Amino acid sequence: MTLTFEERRQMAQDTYAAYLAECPARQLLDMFSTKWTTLVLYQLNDGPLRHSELRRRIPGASQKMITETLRSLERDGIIVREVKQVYPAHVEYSLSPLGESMLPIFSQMKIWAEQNMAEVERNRAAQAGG
Amino acid sequence: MTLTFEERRQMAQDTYAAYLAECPARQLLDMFSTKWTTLVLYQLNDGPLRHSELRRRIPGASQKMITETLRSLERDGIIVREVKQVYPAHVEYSLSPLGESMLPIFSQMKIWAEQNMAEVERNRAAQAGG
DNA sequence: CTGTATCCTCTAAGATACTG
DNA sequence: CAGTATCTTAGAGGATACAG
Repeated sequence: MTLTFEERRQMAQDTYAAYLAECPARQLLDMFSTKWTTLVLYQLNDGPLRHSELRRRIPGASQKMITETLRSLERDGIIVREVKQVYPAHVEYSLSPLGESMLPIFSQMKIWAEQNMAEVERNRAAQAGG
Repeated sequence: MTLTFEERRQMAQDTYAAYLAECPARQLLDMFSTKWTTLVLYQLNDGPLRHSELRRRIPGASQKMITETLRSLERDGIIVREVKQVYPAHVEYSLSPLGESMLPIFSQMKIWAEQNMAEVERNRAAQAGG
């Protein structure tokens, strides 16, 4: 039987999607690409923080997103959730060793961004102007 | 006048959104977070490529997304678009120096991913199992 | 305080058709 | 070959109310 170009392309897509799903770098990108992951990790870099403190430090995030981000990072073993049995009881989140091993990636991205995003901005502006 | 907590939080969100919009690292993350940016850059790392060649190498991407990604990267000055005036005429895309300066970030992410994503996977699986 | 649950919106991305 | 235009869809994220 004959397949149309689009049918063949669809098959390629499916195969490729499966391949992508297994690509470690792609998975890492997916972790980063959720809006609040990096901000939460960045805050936890300073030390353990409570849910409420995270909300205060990341006022742009809704409670839902804080919770979802924390759950996701916890599932991945990037952060550790610990219930402090003091009065009043509270919950603390901190980086796991695995989480700490990600920090150099952030610094490198930060450095590149600080050195080069201005040029990117200029390029964008230049396009807009003419 | 008195503001409710949510009103104050909304103001904080707006302020924070403005702050975030100016954060270079956040802008870089936004560039990476579109689905195809890194894949296109990764392909161009090997040398200049034509539109059709990019489609072949990234079969998961629709033509629209290839075009949009290329336009976006071109606007930012990350890649260069060049019309080759030979017969038959075609278009070539290549990394600019600015684009090449991003490559170390990719390698570092790739290395971390290859070394650690398996553990992340195990952590996820452990949660699912019990 | 630390969350869950629900509903809603908005946008990235896909499907499809068409053009120089 | 190298695109543009339009319609549709899936899912991330926000608003809000409620619960242990």
